[in-house]
Amino acid sequence: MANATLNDEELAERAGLIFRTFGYEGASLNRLAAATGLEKASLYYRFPGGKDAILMAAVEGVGAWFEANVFEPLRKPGPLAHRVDAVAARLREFYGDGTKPCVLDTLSLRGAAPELQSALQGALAEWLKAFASVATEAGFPTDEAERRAEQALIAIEGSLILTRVTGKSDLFLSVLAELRPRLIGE
Amino acid sequence: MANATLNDEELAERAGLIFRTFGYEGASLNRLAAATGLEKASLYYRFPGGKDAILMAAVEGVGAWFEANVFEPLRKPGPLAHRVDAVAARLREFYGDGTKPCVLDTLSLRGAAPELQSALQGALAEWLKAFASVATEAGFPTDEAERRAEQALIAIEGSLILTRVTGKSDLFLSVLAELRPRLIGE
DNA sequence: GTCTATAGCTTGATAGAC
DNA sequence: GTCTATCAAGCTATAGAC
Repeated sequence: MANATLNDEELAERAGLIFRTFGYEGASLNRLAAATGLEKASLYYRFPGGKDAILMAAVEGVGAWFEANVFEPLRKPGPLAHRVDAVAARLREFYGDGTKPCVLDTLSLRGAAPELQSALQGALAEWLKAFASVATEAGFPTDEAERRAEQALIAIEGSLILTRVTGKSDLFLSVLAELRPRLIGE
Repeated sequence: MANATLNDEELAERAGLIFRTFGYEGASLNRLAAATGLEKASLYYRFPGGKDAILMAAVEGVGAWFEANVFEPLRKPGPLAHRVDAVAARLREFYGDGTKPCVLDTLSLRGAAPELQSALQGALAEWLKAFASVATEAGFPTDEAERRAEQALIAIEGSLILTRVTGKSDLFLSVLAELRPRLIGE
């Protein structure tokens, strides 16, 4: 990699990809060290709390990314359809066309700290709220808006799994393409 | 537990639940031993290939369960709607109302044998084909039938994730309740 | 056919040199 | 602030008693 030592943000981002890809138990310190270009002992210097601290930093990093690239853009003024399309494009990046798993999926398996579980729960709730707000703004009643938000998120998560198994991106990409009609009904 | 030594089928089934719950790297031999009531050395006697052999037996067991409880019932004669509803009921059991993860999800993370990946790929293809056949039988053209099969499976996998994170079963159960209209259009 | 005991390796984590 | 070297505990796997 040849990095002149990464800052905490970049560190957490690289670690996050390892956790997403291998899960909590599969994300060994050796893999984390290889992915960050630091030795294990250096990771402990940067994150004295060890593996769990790296994990929480990674999860917070993902949360910050979603706030900046999904939640905030969805709240901004401007044509609703444009906002949703722009967010779909950012999600496509985040998930690497469907090749990179979702934190909500990978890290919700048993084995990690219970502290993590509530963090994931909060992140999911926030995501659902952001999607539902968009549907509400599009004119749907509260119930229908929430239903649409749930269905949209279910489709994203489900298509990520099918894409991961088949190795073909088209299912995930077509779900993203249908995000706009799903949320705001065209 | 108090088992008078389990047969290979029961053994694979219990192991399968551990693999589904903890993932490949999280399914340690200690956990497998605890779940089966056998000591580690005994597991090696039953499955000389070790952990990977147990995994493959578990995956094959899941495959056999799906053949007997999903694919075959969907092919049987009788009212189409009844068949789909019956299968939805069996799926509800298999996934423990959404509390038990799907093999396609949990085991498709990196870390396991590449042999497994193609097994999962085949299982997914078979499942899609079974669902598409039902939609075709209901009168939908091939393209539409395949689309409906994909959307149904995406909804199942996605709702399992959301259910796992929130801890509430209702999303998964409502997806199952909508399986019939999704596949055969009411 | 199951057990106890243990080998050899990898894990998460620490000590101490630079 | 990063490194090498090392620890105890866990891992997969094997040997051998019964």
